[in-house]
Amino acid sequence: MAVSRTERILKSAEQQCRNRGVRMTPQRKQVMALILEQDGPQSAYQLLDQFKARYQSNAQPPTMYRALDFLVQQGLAHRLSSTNQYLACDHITCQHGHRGTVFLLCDQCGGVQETPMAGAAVDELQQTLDEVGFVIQQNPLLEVHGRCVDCAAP
Amino acid sequence: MAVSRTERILKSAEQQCRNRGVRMTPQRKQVMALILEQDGPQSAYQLLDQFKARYQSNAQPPTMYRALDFLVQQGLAHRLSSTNQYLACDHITCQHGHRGTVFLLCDQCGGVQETPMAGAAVDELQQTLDEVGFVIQQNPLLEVHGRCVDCAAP
DNA sequence: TAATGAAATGTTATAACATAACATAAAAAG
DNA sequence: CTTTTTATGTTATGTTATAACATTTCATTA
Repeated sequence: MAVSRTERILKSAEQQCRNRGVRMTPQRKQVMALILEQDGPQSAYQLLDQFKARYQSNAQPPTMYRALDFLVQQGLAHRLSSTNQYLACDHITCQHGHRGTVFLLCDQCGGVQETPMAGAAVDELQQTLDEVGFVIQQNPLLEVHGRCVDCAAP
Repeated sequence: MAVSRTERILKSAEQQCRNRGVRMTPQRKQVMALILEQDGPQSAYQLLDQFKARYQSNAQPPTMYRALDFLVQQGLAHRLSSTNQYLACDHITCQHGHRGTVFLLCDQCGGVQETPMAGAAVDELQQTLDEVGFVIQQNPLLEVHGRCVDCAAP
């Protein structure tokens, strides 16, 4: 293919940022490129090591955390709080805005599968929130631990 | 009341452990008592400080983490991975086994509300898991951040 | 286009969270 | 009782994350 997946998604991400009036700086773009090319979720320090090797050898932790925070805020990346890891959003380029996300985290191989939260589940949750008057700031993200189909099999 | 809430729940927790053939040691019981008396979720180090003040002045981090891990494993406590905090399970004494739990975490006051995940949501999730062959190890726990009704109001 | 203010980045230091590894003690099983 | 397992004590260190302040870059507008 003429245009790589990374390049294509980066373009889309840049466009989204432009539309929202936020800045996709070169550094943020580099970090975005980095997480797009990962096989699975990575810790901030793993990403920092790669960032240093590839872009900026003297980079420090705040650099990585700032970029990751930005990307998470913009919905371009996710943070898995149960494992302290980051990964690119798998649905950046699809248009239907997911109102909730489920991550299936395999504790054996470390793999992750991202699926949209089913509609009724989100509706039920919203109803619960309404009942108690709780106002959410971000779409809910459910982290489910277990074994993926390959690792669960004998 | 003659018997405090803490004592009552502690008894119930001991019984549950006995039934499962696991040991509710004095130390674990002390930690359980501690988290039962907290107003909101606490970090392991906050609990350790209280534990040292109250039970054992020379206790070290592994002591607290081991006890907390045990309590979480037994379903007597929960770990909020998005905030690195622990709290007693709010439904220890009710019999209907919850298949999923939702925590509403107020980012302003730090308060937490624990509610059972609605049935349809759990069913939907299970269906997703079945479709991809994912096998879970523990009941799902959803951490939703936002503002509670008091903090959201003007 | 120079001055200004806001946003981002650089840099140092340290705080906060968590566990490895090994020694000792207590309890259960044989 | 003696062996094995489980729990606890203890030291050290690994891992994750952010505070605080300096500097630079960018956008705005005087």
